Amino acid sequence: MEEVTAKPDPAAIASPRRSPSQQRSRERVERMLAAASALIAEQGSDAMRMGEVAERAGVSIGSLYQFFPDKRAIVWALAERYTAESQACISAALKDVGDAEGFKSAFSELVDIYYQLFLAEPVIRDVWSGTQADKALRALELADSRANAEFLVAVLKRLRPDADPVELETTAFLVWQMGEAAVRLAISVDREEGDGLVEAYKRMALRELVGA
Amino acid sequence: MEEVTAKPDPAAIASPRRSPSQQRSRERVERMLAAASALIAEQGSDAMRMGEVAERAGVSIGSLYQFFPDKRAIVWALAERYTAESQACISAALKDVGDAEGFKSAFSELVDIYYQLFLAEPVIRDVWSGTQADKALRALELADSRANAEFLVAVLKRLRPDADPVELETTAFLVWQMGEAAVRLAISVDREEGDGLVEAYKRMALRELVGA
DNA sequence: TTGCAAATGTGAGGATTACTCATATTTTGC
DNA sequence: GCAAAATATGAGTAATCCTCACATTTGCAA
Repeated sequence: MEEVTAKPDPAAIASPRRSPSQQRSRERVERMLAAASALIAEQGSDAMRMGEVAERAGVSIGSLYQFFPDKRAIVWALAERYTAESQACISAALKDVGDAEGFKSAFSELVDIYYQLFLAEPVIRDVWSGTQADKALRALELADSRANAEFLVAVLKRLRPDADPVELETTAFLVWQMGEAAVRLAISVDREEGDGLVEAYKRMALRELVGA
Repeated sequence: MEEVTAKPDPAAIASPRRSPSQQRSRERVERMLAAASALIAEQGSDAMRMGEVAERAGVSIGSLYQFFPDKRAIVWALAERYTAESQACISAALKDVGDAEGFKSAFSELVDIYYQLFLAEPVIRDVWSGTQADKALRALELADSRANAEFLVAVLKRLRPDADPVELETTAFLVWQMGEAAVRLAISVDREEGDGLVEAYKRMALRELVGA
C-alpha cells in the first residue's frame, strides 16, 4: 500500500507502521509508549510482553501493531525521544561557553548528568542496551553521537581556531562515544569505582579536547 | 541432582548444564559449538535456531540441551573461548616489552589486531554484540577487560615505577574498555573513517598510559 | 444532515520456536 | 558380565510475536 513516497522522515519508516493522524490515536500511541516504558522499568524490555503493553495501555493488541511494526519499534521510539531530549540539553549547556575553563566545567557537568541519568533511569539503560545487536538502534545511536559531537566541534572551533577542523571532528566523535562507553562501564561496577572511572574519563577527554 | 558442589568454575555453572565427561560427548559438544559458530557466521546468533544447530552438528535437539541450558549459553561458550585465546595473545605481546617505545609499538599492534579481528570475523562481532543486554556475557566481558588491564598494569609498573598503582589500575581498565568501544565504533562506519578513529584512539591511549 | 471513504479498533488464531521429559541406548567401573 | 551412571532421542508443551478479516469511528463534502 503505502510506499516510501509519503514521508522522507526516517523515523516514520523505522518506527510507526502508520502515523497517527487523528488526535484520538495520537493519545493512544502516547499511552502505548507510557505503558511500554513502565513495563521496561519493571522487568526490562526483554521480558516486556506485547500483550501486556496493550492491556496496560487499554488498547487491543491489534491497535498496538497498527502503529508499531514490531516489538523493537517500540523500544526504538522511546530511544528516539531520549535522543531528542538529550540533544536539546547538550546544545543548551555548550551554547554559551566562552573560554577553556567554561568548557571544562560545562563538559564535566554534562558527563555527570549523563552518568546520573544512567544510574537513576532503568528505562534508559535498557533502551540503549540493545545498541550493539539492533541495527536500527545502532544507527540511531550513531546519528545521536554525531550530532552531539557537532555541538562539541562548534564550541572547540571557537576556543581553538587554529586547530585542524577534520581532526577536531574525529576527536570529538571518538571522545563522545568513549564517554558513553565510560558511563556504561561505570554503572556496571560498584559505585565507588564507577565514580573514579568517570573522573578519569573526564580528565582524559578534556586533555584531548582542550589540552593539558 | 547436581548441586554446585562439584565445580567452583563459573563457566561450568553458566555454560554447560552437564559437563561432558566421556570422550564421545566431548566430541559432540565440539560439533555443536562448531555448528553454532557456522550458523552465526551465516545469519547471526539471533536468527540461529536451536534445531538447526542440532541438525548441523548431527545430534538431536535433546543432546544439545543436555550440555547447554539455553541458547545464550552457546553464545557464551563461544565468547569464553575467544577471551581465553585473546588473553594468551595479549599476555604474550606485552610480556617482553622493555621500554616506552617498545610498549607503544606493542600496544599499537595489539589494537590493530583487535580491529582486524572485528573487521574480519562476523562471529566475534556477533558474539560480543549481546554484551549490554546479557548479564552473563557482560560479566564475562568485564572479567576479560580486567584481566587484560592487568597485563597493561604489569608492564606499566615496570616502565613507570613511580606512578600511583591504584591510578594505574583505573586508567588501564578504562583505556582498555575504550579500546573496545573504539573498535566497535570503527567497524560501524566506513573503512576510512574507522581507520582514523582507531589511530586517534591509539594516540589518546598512549598519551594517557605513557605520557605525551 | 447525510453518506461515504479513510482512519482506526478488535481479538481469536496462525506460525514459530525455545525448551522438557519419559524413555532408549551406550559407556564405565568393578 | 552386570549394575549404575552417562548419554542420546525427538515428539510434545508452552509461550509469544504478529496477522487478518471484520467492526467501528472520524473527517468532510454534498
